[in-house]
Amino acid sequence: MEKKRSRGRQKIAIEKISKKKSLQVTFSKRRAGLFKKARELSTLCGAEVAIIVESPAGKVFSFGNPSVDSVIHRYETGDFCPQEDSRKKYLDSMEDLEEHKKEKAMGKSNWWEDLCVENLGLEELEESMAAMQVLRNNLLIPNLTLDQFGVL
Amino acid sequence: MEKKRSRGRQKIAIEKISKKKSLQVTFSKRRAGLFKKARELSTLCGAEVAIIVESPAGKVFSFGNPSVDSVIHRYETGDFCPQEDSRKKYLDSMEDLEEHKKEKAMGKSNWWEDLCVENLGLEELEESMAAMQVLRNNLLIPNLTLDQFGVL
DNA sequence: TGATCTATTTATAACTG
DNA sequence: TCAGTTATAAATAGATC
Repeated sequence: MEKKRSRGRQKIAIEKISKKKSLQVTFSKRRAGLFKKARELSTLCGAEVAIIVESPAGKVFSFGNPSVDSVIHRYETGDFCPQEDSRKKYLDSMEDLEEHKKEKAMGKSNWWEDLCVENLGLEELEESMAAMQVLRNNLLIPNLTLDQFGVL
Repeated sequence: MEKKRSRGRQKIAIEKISKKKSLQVTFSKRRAGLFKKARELSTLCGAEVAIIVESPAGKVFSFGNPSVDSVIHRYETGDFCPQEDSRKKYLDSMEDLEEHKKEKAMGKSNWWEDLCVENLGLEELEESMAAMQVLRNNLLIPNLTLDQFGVL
C-alpha cells in the first residue's frame, strides 16, 4: 500500500482568498470552469449566454454565444431592463452612417479613429472586419473569423 | 443489499436536448449552477462578473457583481487595464503606423495591403498587431492577444 | 509559468412525491 | 411545476513536475 500522493481537493470557505498566488490560480481555473459551464448551457438548451469577467488585476475576459454584444443588445433593448434608451441611440447611429461615409470618401486619413460601435452600422463593422482580415492574411495568421471576436 | 433506488447522475452528451421537459429542467438547474459559480468566483477572487442568459423561450436572466450594468459599462467603454499603460502603447504604435502608411501610401489608399511578413520585422509585426488591437478596442471587443491567432 | 495528477468536494441526471 | 433523493459524473484544491 503506497502512501497517498495527495490529499485531493480540499474544502474551502467561499470568501476572498488571501494568498495572492493561489488566488490567481483559482481565478484562472474557475474562470475556465465558468465559461465551460456557460458553453454547455448554451449548447444543451439552445440558450443565449454572455459573460464578462474582470479580474482583480483589471483584465477583462468574455464569453458569448452567439456573441456578447448581441446578448447585451437584447438585454438593453428588451423590456426586461429599459434603464437606458439604447434603441434610440442605435437608430441615431444608423442615421449618422451616411455622414460618416461622406467623411470617409473625402479621404480622411486616420479613418479608424472614428470606428466605434456607437457610430457604426453592421455594414461598416463588416468593412472594418474585412480590413482586419487583410491584415491577418498579410501577416499569415490563419483562421480569423468574425465569430471569434464575438461580433456576430 | 437493497435494490438501488436510482441510477444516479448519468453521463449525457453536450448537444441540444431533444425532450422539451428535461430541457426545461436542465436549463433551470444549470442556470442556477452557473450563477452560483459566478458568485463564488467573484467572492473568492474579488472579480467583477456579469452574466446574461436568455432561455430558448426568450426569458432573460441576469447575474452581476457588483452589478450587470457596471460591468457592461466597463466592457463597452474599454475602460479596463487601468493600472497598465498598454492602451497608450497601442495608441502610440498606431501613430507610428500612420507614419508607415504615409511613407508607403503613394496614392494607394489600402496601405495595409503592403503589409507582409516577408518585409516586416518582428517590431513591425508587433506594430501591426497593435493596430489590430486598436481596431479591436474601437470595436469594443476585449482580449485580443497574439497567441489567440496562433502566432506565438 | 503552465500542465498534469490525485483525492476529494461539488454539481447534477434521473427519479419520486 | 417545484422540492427532495440518490448515485454518479464533473470540477477543482493542493501538490508536483
